[in-house]
Amino acid sequence: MTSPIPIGELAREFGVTARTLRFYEDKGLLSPRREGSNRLYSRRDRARLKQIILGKAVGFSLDVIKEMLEIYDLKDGQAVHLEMALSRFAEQLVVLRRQRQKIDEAIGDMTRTMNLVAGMLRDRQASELEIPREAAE
Amino acid sequence: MTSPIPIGELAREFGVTARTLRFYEDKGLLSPRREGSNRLYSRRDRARLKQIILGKAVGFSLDVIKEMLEIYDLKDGQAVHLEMALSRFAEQLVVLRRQRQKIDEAIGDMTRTMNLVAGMLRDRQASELEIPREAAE
DNA sequence: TTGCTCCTCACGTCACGTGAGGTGGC
DNA sequence: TTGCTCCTCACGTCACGTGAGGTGGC
Repeated sequence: MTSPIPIGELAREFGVTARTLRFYEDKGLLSPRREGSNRLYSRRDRARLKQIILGKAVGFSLDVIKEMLEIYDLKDGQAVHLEMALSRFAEQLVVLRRQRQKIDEAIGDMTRTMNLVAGMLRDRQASELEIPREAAE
Repeated sequence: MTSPIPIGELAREFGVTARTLRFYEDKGLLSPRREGSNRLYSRRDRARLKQIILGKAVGFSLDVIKEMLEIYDLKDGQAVHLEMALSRFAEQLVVLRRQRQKIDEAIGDMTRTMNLVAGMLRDRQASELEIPREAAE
């Protein structure tokens, strides 16, 4: 129906830039039809893009996303492929948890530092109140 | 005392590569002494490196880390500087929380996908048990 | 001579951003 | 003619990685 859409539209729909879509094409992740020089993206292209974006969201590189898409394309009936994907996901899950851990540490560091600085500010204000200095430096 | 140390030692101590230290120097974040052509890092350099690494850990770019170090160097007595830093930290804290949120979503996506794939595998095995097919494709 | 650490270019990588200059159809 | 969307180079960015080729002192 409304299927083949131009690059700008697809970009808007997914919140990416046209450059990004062309870049993915360059990397072999997408291969839209051409109408003259203009690109037209089918439903299949959109499905792939969705996968790509999800893959990126969970921290895969474009290279491994490409591999996974290719496995998907092999009419992935084979259980071997599913198991491969599953173990890869498991690995990535570990990575994600580690990242989460680091972010938590960073948040901890940050709040500690902020308390420290806030304390310095308070001290300063206190001493300004106690010992009003001359204006000149 | 054991103060000025060569690049390899400092790198090992902080878990970075020598290239990284040279890169930071290039960017104006570090400026070790030279002994001939060799670099020697003082206690001050180490203190700075510690700040740099903490800054990176909480998600600042090298450019803003540099700014912050420079402010630090201005014998940062001024409350204005502290307040600037504080508001910058507050902003970054928001960024960190958002990142944390995204990671959590990613973990959610990942586990959902894994359950899905695991389910597919189970179905496959079940149907293999029920309807033993001929060996030939 | 071999082995280790250090050095300086300088190109490569990853995932795009950002112009520059040009085209096509309302 | 103006405005919009599309196109193709091609260099820039960020934070380094990775050789290539050479030096200095045990």
